[in-house]
Amino acid sequence: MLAAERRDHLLGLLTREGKIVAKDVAADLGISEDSVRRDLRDLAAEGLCQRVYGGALPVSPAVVDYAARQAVTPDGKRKVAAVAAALVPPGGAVILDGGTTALAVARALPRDLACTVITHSPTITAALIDHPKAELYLLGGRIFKHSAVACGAAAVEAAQNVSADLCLLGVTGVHAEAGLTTGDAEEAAMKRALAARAADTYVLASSEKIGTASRFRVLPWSEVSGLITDADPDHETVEAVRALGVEIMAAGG
Amino acid sequence: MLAAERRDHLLGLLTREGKIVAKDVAADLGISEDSVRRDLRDLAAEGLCQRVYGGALPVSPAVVDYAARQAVTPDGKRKVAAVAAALVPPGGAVILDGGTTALAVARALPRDLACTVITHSPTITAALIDHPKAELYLLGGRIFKHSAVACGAAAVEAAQNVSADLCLLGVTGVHAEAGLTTGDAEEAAMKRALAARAADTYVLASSEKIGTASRFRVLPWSEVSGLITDADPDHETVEAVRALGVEIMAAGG
DNA sequence: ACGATACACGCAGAAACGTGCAAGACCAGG
DNA sequence: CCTGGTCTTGCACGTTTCTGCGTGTATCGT
Repeated sequence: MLAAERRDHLLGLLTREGKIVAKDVAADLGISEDSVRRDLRDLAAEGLCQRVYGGALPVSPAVVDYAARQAVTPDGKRKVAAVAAALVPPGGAVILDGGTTALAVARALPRDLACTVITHSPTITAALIDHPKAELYLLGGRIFKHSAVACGAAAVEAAQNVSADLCLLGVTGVHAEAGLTTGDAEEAAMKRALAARAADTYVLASSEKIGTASRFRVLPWSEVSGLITDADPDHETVEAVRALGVEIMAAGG
Repeated sequence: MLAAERRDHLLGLLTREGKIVAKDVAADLGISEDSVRRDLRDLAAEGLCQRVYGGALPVSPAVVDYAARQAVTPDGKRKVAAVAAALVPPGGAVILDGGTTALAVARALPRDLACTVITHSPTITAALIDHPKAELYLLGGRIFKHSAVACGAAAVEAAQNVSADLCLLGVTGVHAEAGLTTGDAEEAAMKRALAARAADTYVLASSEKIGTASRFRVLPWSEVSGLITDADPDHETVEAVRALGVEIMAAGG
């Protein structure tokens, strides 16, 4: 049995039965209680369960099913997403970019959070259809298949008609000198248009993006309020970006 | 065994069993674990699987049950969808409504068919992202959650900027006197706007819709070119509709 | 307060990992 | 048919990660 699989199993148990007894699970799976405890400790550290004496409980009854769903997204992205989701104020409006990290943010939005999500990603829209309180606004246009988002003139134009408190932007490269970059010019323009419609722009960058640059510039650092990353806060690039006046939000790297 | 073949095998395993254990696969195929790991690394780099210690997991649980979900598409809808998909001419543009039947149409589009699909449904867009040759155009707007499509003024306005050869419309009720109906006024207006932008409008109606009517009128029969249904061609309503000059396309009921 | 249970920590063996390297397969051009 | 180049594959190596056990500590129920 794979370690990751075991973690999923634990989250599954949590949603189905509402609790986990370390001893029982260890006996069921034929592994040591230590392993179960270790897993539970990790999950608790990520906010996916609440550790109690003898086992674990769901962190809150409402979040159980989304926790299970997001269990498969890579660790780094999930951590970044959790921090980003916490930035969305109740009743506020957030512009959410496309990409897997942004998708993780969508999944990390608390089920009891009433907010408006504006996005050009059909994938993210689909993921939030089930969200009980989120109001969704989809920016249409020609779909750029590589990243599964709406791009082009029509999409940029649609973006001009919205405003938000916050823009959460995913990028391909995060580099001190090059700024934020991505691999497609249309996409870069779209991201720029989105960022321009929000009071604050925060960048989602799991650690593998740090220190890399792609062909097309999205934004200079002056336009960015903060960087959310699970990379080491002492990383050269992170330090440099901080020196440029960008708030660094560490996601427990 | 060819490398590409091996990759397919891995992806197959992933969807069938939901996980891959590198060691087991290596033993099964009689190759080294290194090769398996290399393949998994490549697949992960392409976003086709998620690498975990000991093997790999599907990128998202949704991928696993995708096949299962598709299998549960009721027979009727699938037949209707197949007939509808065959109406899309190579190189042509089709406006695709939202709803489960339309989703089935999207899935039924041949992979080698180059066409433009215009839709206000993020779900359908997401389903067609993988389609190798389909050009996608998404109509944005406020998302009406009940049916997961963009509705409202912005969406209708966006629809004014497109034209297509064909509009495939899903409805809730198909009735000889009441015409085509659905349960929400905004949605009805949106469907009307879509139908107005296409040269021909065909209605997708699996048999359970025939003879029923909902609260809001979408279109009168005069605006409809054809009705695609798996219902009995001798059904009273079908006969009546045919008498109104609407082409009936039987989907092998 | 006390025994029982659960816990965290450290350790060591085992398993899985990435990388560099060399042998072989494959392909294209002469 | 040969030759040079590229790509793939398996192996060896050092490294990282996981797992189970022992130990001592904290927490629970009585």
